[in-house]
Formats: sequence, C-alpha cells, structure tokens
Amino acid sequence: MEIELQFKMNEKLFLRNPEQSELGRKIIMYSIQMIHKQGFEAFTFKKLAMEIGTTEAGIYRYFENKHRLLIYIVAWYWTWLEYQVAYRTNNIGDPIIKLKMIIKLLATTVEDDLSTRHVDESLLHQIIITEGSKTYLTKRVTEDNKDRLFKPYKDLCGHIANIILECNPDYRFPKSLASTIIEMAHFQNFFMNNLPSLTDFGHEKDENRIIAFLEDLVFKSISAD
Amino acid sequence: MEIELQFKMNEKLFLRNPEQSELGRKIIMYSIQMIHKQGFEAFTFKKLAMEIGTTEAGIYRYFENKHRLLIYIVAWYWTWLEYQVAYRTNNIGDPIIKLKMIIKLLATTVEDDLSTRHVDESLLHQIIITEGSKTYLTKRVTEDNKDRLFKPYKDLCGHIANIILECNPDYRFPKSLASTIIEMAHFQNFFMNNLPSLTDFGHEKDENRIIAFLEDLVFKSISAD
DNA sequence: CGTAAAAGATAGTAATACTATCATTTATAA
DNA sequence: TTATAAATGATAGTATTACTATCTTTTACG
Repeated sequence: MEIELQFKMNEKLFLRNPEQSELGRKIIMYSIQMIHKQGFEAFTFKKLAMEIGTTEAGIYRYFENKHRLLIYIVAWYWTWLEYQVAYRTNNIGDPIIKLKMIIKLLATTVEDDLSTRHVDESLLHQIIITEGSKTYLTKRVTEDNKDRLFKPYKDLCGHIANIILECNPDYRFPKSLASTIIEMAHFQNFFMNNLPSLTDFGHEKDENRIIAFLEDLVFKSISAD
Repeated sequence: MEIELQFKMNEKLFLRNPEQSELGRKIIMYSIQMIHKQGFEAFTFKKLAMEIGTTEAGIYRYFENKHRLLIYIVAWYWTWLEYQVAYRTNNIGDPIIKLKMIIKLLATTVEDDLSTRHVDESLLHQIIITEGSKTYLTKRVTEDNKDRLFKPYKDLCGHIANIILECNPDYRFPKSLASTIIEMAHFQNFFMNNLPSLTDFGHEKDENRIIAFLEDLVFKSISAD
C-alpha cells in the first residue's frame, strides 16, 4: 500500500501552508537541499527562488524569513521523528527496549521516508545536526516559544522523559537526561565527523559507537543507586 | 598584588592583535557587551564602530568579519577557563574532587575576573551559552579547525577526559563524556532559563541543580560496571 | 463561467558586509 | 630631534541581503 504522510503543523510556523500547494512543497524540498549543501548562513531566499524558478516575493508569501523557514523544517523533522518513535516502539512493553530504539532512531542516519515525497529525511537529519540548535539559540526564543514553535521538540523530549521514568520512577532528572540524549546524539555525530578529537570515535566514524556511548550514559544514569 | 592576565592567542584568530592597542581592547570590550545585549545575529561592525567611536574600517583591520571576532572571544574564554581550572584544581590530588570543581566552574555563573580589565567574564559566560556552538556549527568548520581556532576548546576537553581516565582508566568514552559535560553545562542552563520544560529545574532556576544533574551523570557513568 | 486566490513580474529601499583611498595622528629608532 | 613607519580616522563606494509594494496574469473551484 502507498500512504502519503502529512502532518498538521502549527499555523504560526508559516504565512501560507507550504504543504498545500506545488510551490509550497517545492520551497520545502529545495530549501532542504540548499541548506544541506550550502549551510544556513549562505542560504538566501533569492537563491532559493532562482533554484525553484520563482521569485523572492513568492517565497516571502510562505515564510516571513529564512529563520522561520528553518524553524518550520526542524519542527517538521521532530514531528516526523515522534511519529517514527511511536510507530517503531508500538507494542514494545519493555521501556528499556523502547529507550534503545529511540536512541537508535536519534543517532542513526535515517533513510529517506518515501511516504513523504517532498521531504528527504536523510538530508533533513544532517540539517538538524548542524543547524537544529540555531532555531532556539536566539534572542527571540521566548517569543517563539510562546508561539509554540518548539512544541514538537518538547513533546519528543517529554515522551523520552516518560519512558525514562518507566525504567526508573525514582530517577531525578528525566527531562534533562532526555534533552541530553537528543542533543548529544547530534553533537557527538557532528564532532565525530568534524572535530573528531572531541569524541572517542573519530577514527571509525561509526554511528554505532555513538549509540554505545549514549546507551552506556543513559542506562548507567537510570540504574538504581 | 595586582596582576594583569594576558593570554597569547593563536595569530590566525585576528588580523591585528586586539590585546596590544587601546582600540583593540575597546573592540573586545564593547563587542562582548553588544553581543551579550543584542545577540550575535543583530550585532554588526557598524554598530560596534559607532559605539566605540571609531569607523567600520577600523574594526575590519582587527577582524576579518564578525564570525571571526566571535571565534576569538570564545577561544579567549576557553583559554581563560582552562587557566581557571588549572589554578583551582592545583594541589588537588583526588581526580573526583577535581572533576567536581570543573563541573562547578563550567556550570556556574562566573564573576568578572578583575585581572583581565577589558573582559567581563560573566557576560562572556552568557555569550558562550547562547552563541558558543555557532563558532563551529558552520560549513567552514574543517578549515577553521585546521587553523587551530578551536584548540582551546579541544584542550579543555582533553584535560577533562584525562581526569575522567584518572578516575576510571577503563571507562570507554572519556572524550565524549568530556564534551558532553561541557555542552550540557551550557545547554541545560539555556534550557532552564528559556525552554524550562526541557529540564527538571525550570522552576527554581538554580544552577546547583544543573551541577547535581551533571555530577550524577558523570559519576554514574565512570563508576566501574 | 465568473470570481477569488495564488503566482509571476518588476521595482524599489534600507541595511549589511565588505573594500579602497587618502589624510592625519602616534609611536619609535636613527 | 627628526624621519619614518605604523596605526587610526574620514570618507566613499559596491555587491548582496532582506525585505516591501504593486500590478498583472494564471490557476483553482464553486
């Protein structure tokens, strides 16, 4: 069977819903490609418009500015990942197995999910690693947070924190450990590939070593004192 | 006694050494204030020049661009912190006590160090939290790394990793744990103050809770299996 | 088929991120 | 002390970025 996945995104994330038009989907598709290739700093609406074959003004009808567009695709990614997590941990009773699955999903290069035709999740995963934290490391974070732009990220974090509590109801830092897992899944990957001396797996460049590190970190942390 | 601290910084970090002239020191001093106040994105050389009472061209003689200036002040901070670590863990034999001291230094709001007159370390610490990772989360990271711009950060990380190994020579991930401590000392602080639901200490906003979390994380991780 | 919404085309502006040039001041060494 | 080089100041200019505005044409759809 062929299923087309769509997520209902927070309306504050855009001016016009990009999922609902050809141009909108092109904006998402090409912006993912361009941000991945050139990095967020070098990415501009003008270049994007040229690539797509539309005009700058056309892009501005969908997104207020490029930072908002970044927040959109990052929020989209977290929504998609939460869905993946739900899907893949469904029917698993043991919270420890669930946690291992989540760590794997966070730390592993994802494959392009064919049920979302205009989004290449593997590129998106790379974008999250390098650009993800830039969405909130700004002076506008409080305002953006009030608009609930980071809700998908916070939901995932809360979800993981709950599973941690299932493993050990007495553990004192479930939410901080959850955000640590998420951030470190990405930072260790970035370091491994770019600043290898900050990790213990610079030579192999093997994501399984990151998983081993995170599992060691998590399960020792939540084991009873 | 009054001591004026100066660090010999990597020459690739600047075009002209800002420590060696009045204008250079003003650039450092005011850029720290402005980046702290407005955030790195809104910070420009033009505004900085106006604030100082010089011209844009004047700033460009010291730093290639604002990103380089950010790398400079961040590298300066890590150099200063490594010095603090060395100073404060001097004569401590027990690596566990050393590690605790380092976690405290990383996670606590620092006080302005009066032996560095043109640098306000407490502002700088806030800048590192919000802007620090932007120094390396770029497409230029490999090039910048070759120029050794991140050496102070990597040195500190290596230093911490060594102490971790002193605690437990069999621990498998000393460097990754070290970079995790450093990054999480900052991210948990940022989350606590801006996205509190990602942490377990959003209500109290107490840095001691972050320290407790990091100590729990670290000492459980390095305890023998 | 008519109308409203979306997209295209074009233009324009203020700010940013620089580079260049030349005059003036300041440090310094012969 | 003077010459002279280095640093700074003053001014100008350019390409690009980050938008906003307006008007026309196309497309969607009830």
